[in-house]
Amino acid sequence: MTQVTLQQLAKELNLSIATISKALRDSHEISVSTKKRVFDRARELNFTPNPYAGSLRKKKSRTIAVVLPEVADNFFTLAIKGIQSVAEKKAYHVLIYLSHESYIHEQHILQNCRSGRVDGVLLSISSETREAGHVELLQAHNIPVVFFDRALEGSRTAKIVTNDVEMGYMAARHLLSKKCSRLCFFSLSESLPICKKRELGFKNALAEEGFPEQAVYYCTGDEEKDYQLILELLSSSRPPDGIIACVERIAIQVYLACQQLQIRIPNQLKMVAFSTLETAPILDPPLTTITQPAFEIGKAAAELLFKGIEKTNFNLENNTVVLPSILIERASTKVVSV
Amino acid sequence: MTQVTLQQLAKELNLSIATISKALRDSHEISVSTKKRVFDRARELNFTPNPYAGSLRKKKSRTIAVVLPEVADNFFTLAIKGIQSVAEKKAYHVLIYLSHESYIHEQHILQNCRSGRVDGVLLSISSETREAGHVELLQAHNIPVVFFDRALEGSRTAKIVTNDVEMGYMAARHLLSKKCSRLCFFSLSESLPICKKRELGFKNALAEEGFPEQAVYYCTGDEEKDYQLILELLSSSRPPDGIIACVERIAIQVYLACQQLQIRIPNQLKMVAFSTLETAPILDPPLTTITQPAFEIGKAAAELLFKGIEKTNFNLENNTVVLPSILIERASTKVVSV
DNA sequence: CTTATTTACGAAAACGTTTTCGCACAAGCA
DNA sequence: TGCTTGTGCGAAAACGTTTTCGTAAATAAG
Repeated sequence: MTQVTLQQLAKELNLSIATISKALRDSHEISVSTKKRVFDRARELNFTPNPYAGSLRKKKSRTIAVVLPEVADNFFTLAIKGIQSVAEKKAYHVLIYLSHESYIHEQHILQNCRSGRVDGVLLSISSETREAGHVELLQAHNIPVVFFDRALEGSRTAKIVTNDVEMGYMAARHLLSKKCSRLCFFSLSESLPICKKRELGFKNALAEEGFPEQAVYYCTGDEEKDYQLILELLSSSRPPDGIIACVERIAIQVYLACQQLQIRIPNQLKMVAFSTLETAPILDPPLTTITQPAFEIGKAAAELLFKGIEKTNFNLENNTVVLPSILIERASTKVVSV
Repeated sequence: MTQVTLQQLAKELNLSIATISKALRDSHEISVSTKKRVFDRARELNFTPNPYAGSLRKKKSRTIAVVLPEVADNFFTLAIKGIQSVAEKKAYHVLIYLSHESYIHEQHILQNCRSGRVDGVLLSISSETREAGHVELLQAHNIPVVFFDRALEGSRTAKIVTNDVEMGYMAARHLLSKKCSRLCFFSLSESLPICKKRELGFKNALAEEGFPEQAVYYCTGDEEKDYQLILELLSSSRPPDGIIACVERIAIQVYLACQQLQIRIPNQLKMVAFSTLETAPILDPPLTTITQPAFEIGKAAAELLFKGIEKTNFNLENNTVVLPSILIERASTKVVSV
């Protein structure tokens, strides 16, 4: 059995292709009786219209692309879920692309998106991305782009982000309020806006309290090296007593390092992590987290993108939405009486 | 700026559309000099061929669909990563669809896949799925299907699975060797093959040792109800002293319930879970897991699917690959001296 | 009974490719 | 010179839709 087409239906029913097409779309031009004939036969033959033929003609693909640096990450999977929830309602299809934290990869992916394959793009940039050229080219092709979470600064389109500066500040103040005096911020990238912002909040809090030294460490992306870096720091002569992990992955590595070095949390070291880990409450010890509204960020981004796709006069620029994160205090930052 | 087409290139260069097309595909029919002219101009104009026009003509979409019940799950995200790793090499595009554990949803998704939108489908069935009608229809349309992890029994196509019966057996034996005497198996579904198999292994182990009672509980899918079910069981007069969690989600819920009920693991209750949780080693206590080769399963499934797509004479049937899981022993099943 | 209007349908162009075939011209061979 | 072979390109069909426009018959309006 091969694909059944309008042509075949037309031949079978002694009607023209145009009539079949219109009948299936329930056009008023076609009489009720013929519509019924067509519907019935189409159902019998399990007719499923070729989407690409339609896309070609209508210049609409009913497909969006989601471009993200990594999929094995709780934040991104929740965001995908949020995106899917609205794509399903709109009957859109979702292509997933991974940049693997590489700018080159990201460029190629966006380049491909310019072909008419997708009607819009949801983008969370790689940690290497510093320029907006590739997204501007996309926009020049009239393909709307919405950033989610990891947005590019100075790019003229919508962004759905969370209150990173504020939460970086809160994380630091939280640790300070728990009597930490040697804070350390573990970042992913020097350039990535979300990291920079969280770091900025961290620094602001320290500056307020007159702390001169601001220990910020940047991970390399290489899991093994990052782990070594953490081990070295924690076993140095003057280790931190409070750590902020900018992303989930780092939090897990710090926990593992503490396990290996037999450093007790929260006694010797307190920790708060930017993370949506669902296992945070059952870790040893339960981890204080800055939890982002991941699902909602994905959902809001998709909703905005569809507005941009459906209403041609809708201007995505200046549509920055900030969905607040929350600090959930758990045992990893508990004050322990000595 | 709008989409640039072969037509425009042809006009600019005073060549025919056919020549442009062939030149870009580096055909031997075209002279080296013209090819260069075409290449250069195409690059200048940032020509990106419309994929749907090509798909329509060639009846190939270079796109596959991945259909899975849930995305917020470590196993599935790792599997997606494995799938992507081979799709990227083959320059294929990946559409993601979620069935939300619903058979109806799954049916609609597969129905849509028959339209020519995709060249092949990777499927991990919903917990409600019991019949293969929808996948047979797909195959009848010459669209190859490969199951991964959650395969449908009696379906005539390739499956990439893990050794579920064996690991169910090992999980039970492991708990028995740790002096547990009241085992309990928490399953997701009575019909889902992977659950049935794990359960079978569990029962086999118990039968071997002459245990008459075989406590198996089925979760409803409703998180809240499941949690209540677990709470009731654990606070009953005769609670289990060893639990096997068939899926990751249940394991987390049991940990949370134990936290609430102040049940100490492994002292009062030991536990092993089928899971690829990367936080398993830092849970309280570290969780003994049956860890599936999630990435490899996704990768192998994709590789097999591409064989089915590319070689028309390749028969996917009877291509069942079993990638073994491993039991990683951690503190949640440690024997504690009283 | 003529003239407008409506109803129900078909012809054909269009979307942007790929591919088959044909053709003109040049080059090689006897 | 006549014949074959090869080279480089173009015309046109095809993929399966959607949509515009035209038109014949039926109905309504005058």
